[in-house]
Amino acid sequence: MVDPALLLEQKGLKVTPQRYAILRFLQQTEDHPTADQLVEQLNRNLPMTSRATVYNTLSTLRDVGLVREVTHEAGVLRYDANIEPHHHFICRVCGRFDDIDWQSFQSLDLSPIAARYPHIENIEVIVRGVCRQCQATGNGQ
Amino acid sequence: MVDPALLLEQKGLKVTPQRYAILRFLQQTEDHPTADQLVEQLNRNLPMTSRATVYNTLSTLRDVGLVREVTHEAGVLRYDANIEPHHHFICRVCGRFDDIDWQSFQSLDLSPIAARYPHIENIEVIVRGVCRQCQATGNGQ
DNA sequence: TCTCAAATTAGATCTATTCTAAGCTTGTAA
DNA sequence: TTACAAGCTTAGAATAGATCTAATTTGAGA
Ligand SMILES: [Mn+2]
Ligand SMILES: [Mn+2]
Ligand SMILES: [Zn+2]
Ligand SMILES: [Zn+2]
Repeated sequence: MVDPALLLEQKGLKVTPQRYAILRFLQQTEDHPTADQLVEQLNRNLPMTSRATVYNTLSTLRDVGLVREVTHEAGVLRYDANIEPHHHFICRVCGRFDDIDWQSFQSLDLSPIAARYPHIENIEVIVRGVCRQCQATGNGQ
Repeated sequence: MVDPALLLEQKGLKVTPQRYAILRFLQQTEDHPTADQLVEQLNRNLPMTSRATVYNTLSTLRDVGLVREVTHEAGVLRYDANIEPHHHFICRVCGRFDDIDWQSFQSLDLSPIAARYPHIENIEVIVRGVCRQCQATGNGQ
């Protein structure tokens, strides 16, 4: 876990309480929260961050590459402080949204599309299914 | 190209001019249009389909499995009548959104995640980069 | 401490999508 | 042919996430 203040400084951004809290929250969560979930969770105890600032800050952090936007569900924009290449699993039943290590799909071979797409910048595998918990409880089968 | 009317009947849906036109358009396009693009293109010559009907019909077709929603860009929901498993390429510069054959990533091996996710329903690889045209013209480098 | 560009804010606005309630079409049966 | 019901289409209203605006506050450097 890198100090959020350090990361912000490295990008030439002022370290404000709001930015610090938003980046730290994203670093610490296993989840991929939406802007609205961030507003709610950050202000749960001590309200100090407006909705506008959450949106502004997320855009700023995205622009400098400290977070990425993840958009694999209709109308839902999620944020991810894991900026290393990795993949995702999405549960059809509960919406659970997990990271999958890059290593897991090392086997993925790009040579079949290299001629058609010589300028690839990023690859991501989306795995959809039912998570262990939802399968155990049998909801939504 | 399967007759849209036949597909609609098979799913127990009434064949209306609007449904026929929407499904046929999606079958014939190489693109992955949004609801709004569909409204605009379907009504370009002969206006006969309201915005509400386009949204209703897309939801209906999605529910019966004749089209799928594709959501890999912030705030943009696209529709795809190619319901066979396949992958996608998205151009960062022009937004071009191509199909990539399932065959292209045959090499993809799921065994590393099989223990953690025993109930996988769908897999998709998203490839992002710059398409040949955008690279040639040098826009947005 | 003072200054001022940058950051934050509440609330207005925008926009894609969904909802509502009325009208239309089609198939069926009297 | 007429009556009815079910399903489809429609315009416009409502909703909600995101963005914009303009005023206020903050904080890093002089
Ligand atoms: Mn992630
Ligand atoms: Mn496709
Ligand atoms: Zn689940
Ligand atoms: Zn392009």
